[in-house]
Amino acid sequence: MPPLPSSHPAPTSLTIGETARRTGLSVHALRFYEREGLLVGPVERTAGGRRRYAEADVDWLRICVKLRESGMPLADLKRFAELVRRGPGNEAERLELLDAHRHRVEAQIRALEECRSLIAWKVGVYADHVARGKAEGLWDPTGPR
Amino acid sequence: MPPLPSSHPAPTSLTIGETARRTGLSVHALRFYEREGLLVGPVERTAGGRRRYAEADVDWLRICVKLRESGMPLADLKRFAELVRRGPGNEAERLELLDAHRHRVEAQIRALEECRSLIAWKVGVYADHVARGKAEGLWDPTGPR
DNA sequence: GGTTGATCTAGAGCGCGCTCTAGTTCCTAA
DNA sequence: TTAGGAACTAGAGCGCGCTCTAGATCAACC
Repeated sequence: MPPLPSSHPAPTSLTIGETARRTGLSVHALRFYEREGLLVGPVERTAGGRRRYAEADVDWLRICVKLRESGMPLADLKRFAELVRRGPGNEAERLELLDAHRHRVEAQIRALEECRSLIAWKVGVYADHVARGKAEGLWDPTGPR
Repeated sequence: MPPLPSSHPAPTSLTIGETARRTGLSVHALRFYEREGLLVGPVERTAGGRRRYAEADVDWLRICVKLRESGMPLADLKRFAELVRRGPGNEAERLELLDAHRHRVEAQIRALEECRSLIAWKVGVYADHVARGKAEGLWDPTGPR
């Protein structure tokens, strides 16, 4: 995937606050992810001990955010990070992990679409009743509630 | 054991275990939902104090399951149950609640589809590398990890 | 009557994914 | 030089949605 257009000209060294803003994660979450071993490499530090994130870290974090959004558990994200950290030679494993997740995402989409149909139908029923100003039938146990 | 479903000859009275089987919820969850006020009506009891669910309860619970699956929080489900319990006259409120949820579901579907694209792309990259038996480029920080 | 299994209540516990606190240190700007 | 904000660590806390436990009762069957 092409790198996302950045409004900033690649400073190559970001504070945790800037990284938070760019990834949408909180600074707390960033430190938490690091502690949990969810990052691929160790984060650089300044002489004073402050974290310095590289662009590559932001790229990885953005992928993490997407995977999390789609419901990948932190444990899987950690496994993936470990595989990447270990370097070449385990591409098949990474593939398997991602592909399994893709299947889960697709199942989730199908489930949501089904829910959407149910909701759309019920919304239609209510809209109808509201428009007609009458609600007869809404209490029929075999009908919509 | 009461007659099995399929050709619903109106059992009109299900144990909590049967209701669990029919809705996919656990018996624990069923009691929990009841305590939380997520049901529309009070559940009947036998002389001995056991719950007896009606078909209408199962219908409602199945709707609950769908709404939960699509991410509706229990608090909203409770609000909805309260509106239904109060009877006719608040259809507009019910409509609003459902419609808001529908919008959330649609946003969620769009987000998931975006994630799916990302994953599919990465799966493609890895499949390619695995197929070629080589992994050059995987460590380029500007490339896929 | 006795055994077995389903159900009952009240309430504690848990897994996940952060979020927040306390107390301290670092850095920048005036 | 000093004030203020941002960042640091370790660890506690939390919101959600169940899940499980303990100890008792109920119900069906041999």
